Formats: sequence, structure tokens, C-alpha cells
Amino acid sequence: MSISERRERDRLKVRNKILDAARRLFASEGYDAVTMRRVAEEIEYSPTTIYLHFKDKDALIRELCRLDMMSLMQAIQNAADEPEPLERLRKTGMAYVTFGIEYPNHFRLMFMSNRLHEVEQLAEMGHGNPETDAYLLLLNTFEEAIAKQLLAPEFTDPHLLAQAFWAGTHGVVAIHINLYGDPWIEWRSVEETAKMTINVMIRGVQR
Amino acid sequence: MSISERRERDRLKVRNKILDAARRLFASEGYDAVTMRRVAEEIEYSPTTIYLHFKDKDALIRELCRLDMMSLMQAIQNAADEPEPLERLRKTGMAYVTFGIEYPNHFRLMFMSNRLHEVEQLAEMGHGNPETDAYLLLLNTFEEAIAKQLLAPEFTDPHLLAQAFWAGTHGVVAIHINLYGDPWIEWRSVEETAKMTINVMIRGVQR
DNA sequence: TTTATTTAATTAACATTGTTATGTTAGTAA
DNA sequence: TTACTAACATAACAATGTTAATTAAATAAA
Repeated sequence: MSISERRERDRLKVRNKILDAARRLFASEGYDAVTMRRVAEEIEYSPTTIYLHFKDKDALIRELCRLDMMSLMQAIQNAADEPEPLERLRKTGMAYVTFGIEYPNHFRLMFMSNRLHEVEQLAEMGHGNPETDAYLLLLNTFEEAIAKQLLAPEFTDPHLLAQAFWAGTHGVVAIHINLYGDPWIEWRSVEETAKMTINVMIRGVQR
Repeated sequence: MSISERRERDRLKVRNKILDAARRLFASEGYDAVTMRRVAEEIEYSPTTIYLHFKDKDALIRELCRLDMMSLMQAIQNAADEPEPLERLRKTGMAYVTFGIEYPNHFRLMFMSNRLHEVEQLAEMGHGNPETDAYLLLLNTFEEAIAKQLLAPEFTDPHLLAQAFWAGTHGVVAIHINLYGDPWIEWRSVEETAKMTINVMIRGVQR
């Protein structure tokens, strides 16, 4: 192994230490509560070292989002191996919810941190590529369902359907993450709620 | 008017000036972006004056939030003046979305952070009181729909239905607030999406 | 009327945090 | 041995939430 190769490997090692520590801290305490100094302390480097790897705090957050987004898309792709469109909706929808519940921290970072996604990052995340873009997958599923005349004739806009369906699954996760356990509601389990929501929506679009 | 009465009135006047300025700034730029100094500048007082009326920035935000939560419940109550249960679902659901879009930052604070949910505040917000508790209203609507046999017989649990329906409307707002405008999606307007989501869900539970 | 007291507001300062400017050190190359 | 470079650290700056000390004005008491 050449010297420059070893250098590069060491750089990546530090970079990953930063990302790991940041993910862990941000997950348990939130973006605002965790300082750069805390992250630095965690990895036993000085705060400035972080800036050798990430332009600023926002860039660090965005990189975490990007990585987690890729995991989510992978999880959804795995669930998309199902020929029947409506059944595929059910499976991918459940995969979305399952991911959100299993990795609430990632989900929060991706979808609730209000970090604006920057255009050059979106391409990196695989958007626009049918192989990796989860929204496109959802869209295509509705297009297929329309083409196969599985839906009631009033439903003609696959984008609108995709966004409505997404809203349902997203809402299940968002409410679970932020409100579940609040004592004034007699909560049903998130699995039940997810199944019910998806079920109702599929029933609602069917012919 | 006595002197102490005039004093009290003047205090309230200043307090309301602070709340008004804060609401306006927070609404257009978000909580983190607006400093106490900015709020103070807006009302032409020194920053410290704010601390004579609110313990800290969080208390100021929470008070705004409390006021707007009451508006939300009021808006939903107003939309609930509809005898037909399924139509009532539609109207209250749209009221929820409309509110979330109008006050995205307050919505975010209320439903997307853990800051607010302290027990003593919940009581103040009217939870548990059928007159002001929006969840209870939703629950009662589904109970009525079940009793009137408007729903398919497989739907028997009003809590589960309420939480699923809530998830749908909540998701519309959450996605709109955090992701709307991201360029890789051909967005439909939030009104269209809300109508579609609610429509599909109502269609999905109907007999 | 004059003096003391209370209230409302201000100015100045502090602590924290993101960030940068300026070293410093240890390995590598000349 | 000397110069250079990469990887770090220390110290400092600027912004921001917040508090301490202080002033000015209104009111009450003498």
C-alpha cells in the first residue's frame, strides 16, 4: 500500500468517525442540542478537525441525510419485488413505515430537519434514476395500476395519487415519532395504524 | 381608570406588540433564524425588555404556539358544524391541512418537536374536553359513522380509524412543509393533494 | 414641595457556539 | 540535514440567548 493510499484511508477513517458520532448524538438529542464541540469531543479530536472534512455543520447534516436516504431507498427497492401493482403499493408502503420506525433518527434527519436539499446532492441520491428513485417507483406503480384499469376511472393523475399515498404512509411515521405515547390518546400500535392507513387508501382507489 | 389598571393595560400592550412581531418574523423566517434582538428591534425596544414579559425564547415560542393551537382547534370546531359524518371528516381534515400550511412553523413546533408536550400544557390546550379537543371530535365522528353503518363492516375500531385518518392529513402537511419544492418531484398543489388524500380515505372506508 | 420607592427600560457584559486565523508537530521529500 | 506538507491544535472572533448593573420616570410618602 502506497503512502498516499494510506493517507486517503486514514482520512476516510476520521471522516467516518465524525459521521458515526454525529449520527449517534444528533439522533438522541437533536440537531440543535448537539454542538460541534460535542461531536469533536466524542471522537477525541479538536472541533476544527471536523471542518477539514465538512464545510460546516449544515454540510455534515446533509451528508448524514444523503447516506440515510440511500438506505431508505434500498429498503424500498427490496420491497418492490412484487408484480401486482396494488400489492406492491402495500409492500413498499410498509417498507417506508418500517424503515421510519426502525430508524426514527434517520427519518427525522431526512424529513423533519428542514435542511434544504441542494440540487447537486439530489442527483447523487439517485433521483431521476428508476433503479434507485423511490418516488419514481411509486409513480410507476400508479401508472401501471391505471394502465391495467385497477383504479376507479376518476383517478387519472399518477403524480397526485403518488403524493397522496406517500402522505398517508409519511403521516403514520411522523405522528408515531413525535406524538406516540402522549397520554390523552388511546394509541393503536404503529403496525396496526400503518396497515389500516395503507389498506384504506388502496381500498379507496380501487375500481 | 385607576393607575394600576393603566399600568396593567400598558404592560399588556407591550406584551402583545412582542407577540405580534414575533409571530410575523417567526412565520416568515423560522424560529432559529429570528433572534431576540430582531424581535426587539422590530418593536423598538431593547432586547432585555422581552425578558420582562417572557422567561426566555422558548417561553415566547410556546406562548405563540399555545395561542395558535387554540386557533387550530377553533378552526376545526368551526369546520365540524356539519351533520353528515363523512362530510364532516372532509371538512375538518381540510381545516387541519389549511391551518398547517398557514402556520408551518407553529405546526412544526406543535407536532414535529418534543418541546411542547408538557403535561400541564396539555390540559391548558383543552385535551380531554369534548368542546375543544380535536382528536375527540375526530373519534366521535368515526363512532357516529360506524353507528350509522356508513362504513364497510370490516371497520370497527374508531380509534384505529381516527389515527389512520389523522395520519393522512398530517402527512400532507408534513411533506409540504419539509419537502415541497424539492425539484426532483413534479409537485401537485397542497390543496389538490389534501383533497385527494382525504377523498381516497373516505372512499376507502365507505360501505 | 421634597424625598423615597417602585417600575420600566436600558446599557454593558457573560456564556455558549459556529467558525476561522494562526500556529505547531510529525512525517515525507530533497 | 533541511525544507515542505498534511493533519492536527490553540486561540480568537462574531453572533446570540441571557443576566447583572444602572438609569430614568412615575408614583407614593414625608
